[in-house]
Amino acid sequence: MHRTHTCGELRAKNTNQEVTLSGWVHKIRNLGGMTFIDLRDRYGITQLVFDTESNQNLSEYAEKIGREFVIKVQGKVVERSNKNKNIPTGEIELIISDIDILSKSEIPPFTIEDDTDGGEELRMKYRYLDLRRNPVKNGLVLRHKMAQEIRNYLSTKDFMEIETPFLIKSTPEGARDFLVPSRMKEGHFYALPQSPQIFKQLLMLGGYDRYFQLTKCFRDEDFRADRQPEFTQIDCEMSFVERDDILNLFEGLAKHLFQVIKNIDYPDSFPKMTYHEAMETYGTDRPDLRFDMPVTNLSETVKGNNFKVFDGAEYVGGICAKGLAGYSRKQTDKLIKWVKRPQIGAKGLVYAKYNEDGTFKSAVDKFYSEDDLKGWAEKLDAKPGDLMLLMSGKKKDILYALGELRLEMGNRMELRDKNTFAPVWITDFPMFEKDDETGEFHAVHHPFTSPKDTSVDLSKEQPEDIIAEAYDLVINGSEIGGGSLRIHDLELQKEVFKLLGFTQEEADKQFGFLMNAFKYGAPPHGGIAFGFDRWVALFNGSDSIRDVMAFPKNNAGKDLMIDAPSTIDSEQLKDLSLKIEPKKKQ
RNA sequence: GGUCCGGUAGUUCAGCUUUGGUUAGAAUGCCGGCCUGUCACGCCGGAGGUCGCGGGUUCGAGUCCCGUCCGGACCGCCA
Repeated sequence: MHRTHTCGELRAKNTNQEVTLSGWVHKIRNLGGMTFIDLRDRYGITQLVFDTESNQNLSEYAEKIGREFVIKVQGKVVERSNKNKNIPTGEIELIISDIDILSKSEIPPFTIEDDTDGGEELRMKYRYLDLRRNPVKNGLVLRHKMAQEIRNYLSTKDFMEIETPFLIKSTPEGARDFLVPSRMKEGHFYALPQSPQIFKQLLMLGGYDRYFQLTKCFRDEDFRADRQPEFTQIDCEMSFVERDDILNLFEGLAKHLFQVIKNIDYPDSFPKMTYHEAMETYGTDRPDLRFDMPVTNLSETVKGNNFKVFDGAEYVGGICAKGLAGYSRKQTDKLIKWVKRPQIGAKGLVYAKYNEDGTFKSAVDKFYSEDDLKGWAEKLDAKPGDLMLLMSGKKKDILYALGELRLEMGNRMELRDKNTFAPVWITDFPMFEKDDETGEFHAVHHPFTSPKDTSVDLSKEQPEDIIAEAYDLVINGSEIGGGSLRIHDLELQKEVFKLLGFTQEEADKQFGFLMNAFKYGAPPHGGIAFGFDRWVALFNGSDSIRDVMAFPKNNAGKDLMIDAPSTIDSEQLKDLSLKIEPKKKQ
């Protein structure tokens, strides 16, 4: 007989029923005269009881069972004398009358517990064991629920889910492509999509005015905790819309997910902030708005006191850490060391304490009077008891460093609660960014992004001054999604390619099909793509998107379980007309 | 391409500049024994180590130095 119930199902109302359960042996507690076994499956844990005296044979058989054996048991549901309030099935247990070992198990290399003793590497290598643990399972359950809600929500808004190809053409812009050699055509390659960008635009040309897709994207770049070589995107595109139509609709999606997944209501619109404002105020284009602590420009305030570090700097900025005037010398020294790390790269940090009694104490008392420091405090909105932190140097570098310091202080002051969510739309990104080394321009978003002012004469403007109709959704300092209105005018698209350094021939070769399509009636369109893994990780309270992927890769792009990537044999290489020539080491 | 951190029982870690020195510890897991109400069961006993690998310094290296491999975090990169 097959199982009649799952391991998470039985309650007091099932008392006296004869049932059959199947699952994994989670834990064995042998008390001598009796043995308890926790039987586990995807749905929960049910306690089994063996009475040694009343059933000798069965108990001897049960002795052979070890952790993670797969067994099938029959027995009667009884109410427990000692109930366990910590688990849903804790009111009952199963008195076993028959047992079957379906599959044995070796001792697993780590414990299958919520709080496992296994390290990251080991759990990746034995991911199929890790998947049995609640934290991983819960992440995947959440992922499934969110995917379902996204599909439901967008479907009710007339979006169609349409698949686009994985074997496409390599393009020079953007991230490095993963390449797939073609066997049929020697020396030719497919590329895996970094995003379905061009296809979704062509779907708009095809008249499917509301499209979405939960799809894998591939980027051959180095990885991070929140970046994998393959990841899932919620890719969306709409026709006959303006920017705010898109923002409103997808704000609706975000609110729907907040509502059904996290049980949070957002009655107000999400705040909007321009890219410029975000950079000036938070030192980043993805500010964490769970706490305030803005970066303030103090260049005018602090100069002219013969303090060379400030006087000679392009920019001086500061933040105010509320209530931290009591920081010890040791603590401020630690902060200075922190900003000097190569990741931040600051030369130093000037602190000024606004003491509770209204006096000031700073690292630069030699140069600044109490009145001067009071002026700083006014600018920074510091009150007695607060700690002011200042840095100086090149504006770009200092804004970045202060932005990082702000996050670090937020961590130290425990202002970044995982159950609080602060969404914000960042808008008005620049179209182009200059490469410091080559002096060439590249698209900040992508080359199909429309300028905010579509009548702009690109040849007459400073490229870095042109604003794009591009936007990001940022939640808690994490870039959850980004999109733009697209160019749907052939001439404008040609201009942009030209500005990006494409010759006419190159543009035709790479994107000719798109520009050709624009000749046949292109609707105005735009869209957005969300990092699905990141969004799930955010809602799951995870720092890493690996926690919400069933089979993730490590930070070298390696799958530790299947040991990929791997070499291939010479026959395969021959088929593909490929030859491996090892890189020469310098 | 670069920076930083780590690699020591099955596992997670301590030990490493508090002195380089006889037999490398803990917890947990595992094995055996006892135990009839456990649910982190308890008690008693036991097994378990090429200190990632290679080289160097030294009378002597887990410990110091160099190289290398592996893992993690980050910078560059990620239209």
